[in-house]
Amino acid sequence: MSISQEARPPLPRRRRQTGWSTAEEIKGFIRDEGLTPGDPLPTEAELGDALGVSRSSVREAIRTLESLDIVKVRHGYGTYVGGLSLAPLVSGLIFRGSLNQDGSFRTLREVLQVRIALDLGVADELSQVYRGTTNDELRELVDEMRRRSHAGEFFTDQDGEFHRRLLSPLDNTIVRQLVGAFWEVHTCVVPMLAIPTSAAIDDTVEAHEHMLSALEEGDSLAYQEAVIQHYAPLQRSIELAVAAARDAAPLADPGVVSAGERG
Amino acid sequence: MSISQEARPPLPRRRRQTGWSTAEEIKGFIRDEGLTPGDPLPTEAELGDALGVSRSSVREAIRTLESLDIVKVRHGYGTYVGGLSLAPLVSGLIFRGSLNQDGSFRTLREVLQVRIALDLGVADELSQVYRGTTNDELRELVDEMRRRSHAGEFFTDQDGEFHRRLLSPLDNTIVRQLVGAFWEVHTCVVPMLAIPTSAAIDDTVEAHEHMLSALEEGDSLAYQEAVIQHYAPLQRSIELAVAAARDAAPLADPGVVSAGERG
DNA sequence: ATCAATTTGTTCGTATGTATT
DNA sequence: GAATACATACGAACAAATTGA
Repeated sequence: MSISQEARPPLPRRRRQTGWSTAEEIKGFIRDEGLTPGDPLPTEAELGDALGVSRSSVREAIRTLESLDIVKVRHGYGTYVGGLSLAPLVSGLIFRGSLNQDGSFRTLREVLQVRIALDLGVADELSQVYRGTTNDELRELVDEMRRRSHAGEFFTDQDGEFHRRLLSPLDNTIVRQLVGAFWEVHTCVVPMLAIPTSAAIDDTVEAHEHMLSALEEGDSLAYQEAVIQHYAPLQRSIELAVAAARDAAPLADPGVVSAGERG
Repeated sequence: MSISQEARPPLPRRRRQTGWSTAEEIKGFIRDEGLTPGDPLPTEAELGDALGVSRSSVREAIRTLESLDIVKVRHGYGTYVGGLSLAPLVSGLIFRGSLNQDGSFRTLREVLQVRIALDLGVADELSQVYRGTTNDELRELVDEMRRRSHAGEFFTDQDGEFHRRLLSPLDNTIVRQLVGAFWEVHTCVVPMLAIPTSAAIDDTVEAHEHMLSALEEGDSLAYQEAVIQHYAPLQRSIELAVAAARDAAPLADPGVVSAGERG
């Protein structure tokens, strides 16, 4: 496999401004060849030859693109075009939430607000799509959540699957991925919260039922109310946790330490 | 500068599963040391010694973290904790939009829907904050936009500054950064659209005025209407462009080609 | 303004682990 | 199991950029 049909001239080894542009050139290659997720890329060595840079540089560029989910590397086999997902957003936000203790609460609160805004923002479109339909699979998920809730078990998987399926009719890929990304950040950070009461859990489960029913009736407003209701228990938990953290350590600000300089 | 006071034992050079974990260890270092954006990191060589990996591996890890805006590298000087921004989201979405022609329209349409949802989602909070205030700087920005609009000039900078300042009172960092990120993607992709009519431009400018006035009156609903009005001209342009693209190339779907195999 | 020191950027060669055939 | 193709990792050397004396 070669990068272009006629082997390019050896490329005068421009030793200038390589690093940044190598990743950019690989992106350009993907764009120019019209590759789509899953398509194979040339090997690192071929890429290096074609671009006129060493394998090390190619590797660093590939690392960059890999963390952006623009390429995907299969160890010992090859490199492929990645899924172009919002994975980098997730890892970045999770890292930010893990930076300091009250940062978790802050991140959680902010993520929650975004989730609510997005869920409300697609209310009209969703209620149009679902109007007059019946959705056994979604309702089964709610039933399973209800069952597990009564049995005192977790139902994270069912919750994620419910939200994913609920938005699946949307032809807005970014909204779907964004909601999924924030759901993921959410579930990664939420365990630091106090255990919710069983009443709060029940409310959450029933809110799912209400969301689904409202959509099947094509009632956008009722759906929006159900969304608010769905997030209400979590919102209360967060407010409690924030208040508790404030009470426990009111003077916990260490100030700025050694910022910005270097010897 | 050393990673920890007492130099760690040489670390048995585990030659296994390095790559991925090196970036993770550097993140852990940042977290454990309580570093904040702008703080200096040890040099690549020191990092390699402390982590027991080669400098090449450290560099690849740093490239990963750099693309996530977790670290920032200054050539010839040092490595620092990055801004933890949503820059990777921006570059990823722009690349996605650049992949194919109608992908631009699709991306633009989806980004627009997210922007609307987010702007509407913070209506209540914003109108509470702005209620009863006067904001000369924001109004001056609108005036400048109006002036440039009449002079037939662009006012991208003023538009971005207006939205940035408008949301600045929000204590939700993620929403602010998210809105900023999508504004950026938006302005990068929008030039592929047809030139809007001067009437549409005027409408957009006046919508800014309405948004500001509604907030100063604390009228969340009026603000939401102004937001809709603000995006309406763009939404029409996009629908036109999508329709035009459909008419021009109704059979432009090449289907799935060579997805996933290699050989 | 020049020079030296420090640090990142780039390259090459080589050895090793891993997945596919 | 063997062969092949490929990614992973290391280390040393040199280039380029930045800072400060």
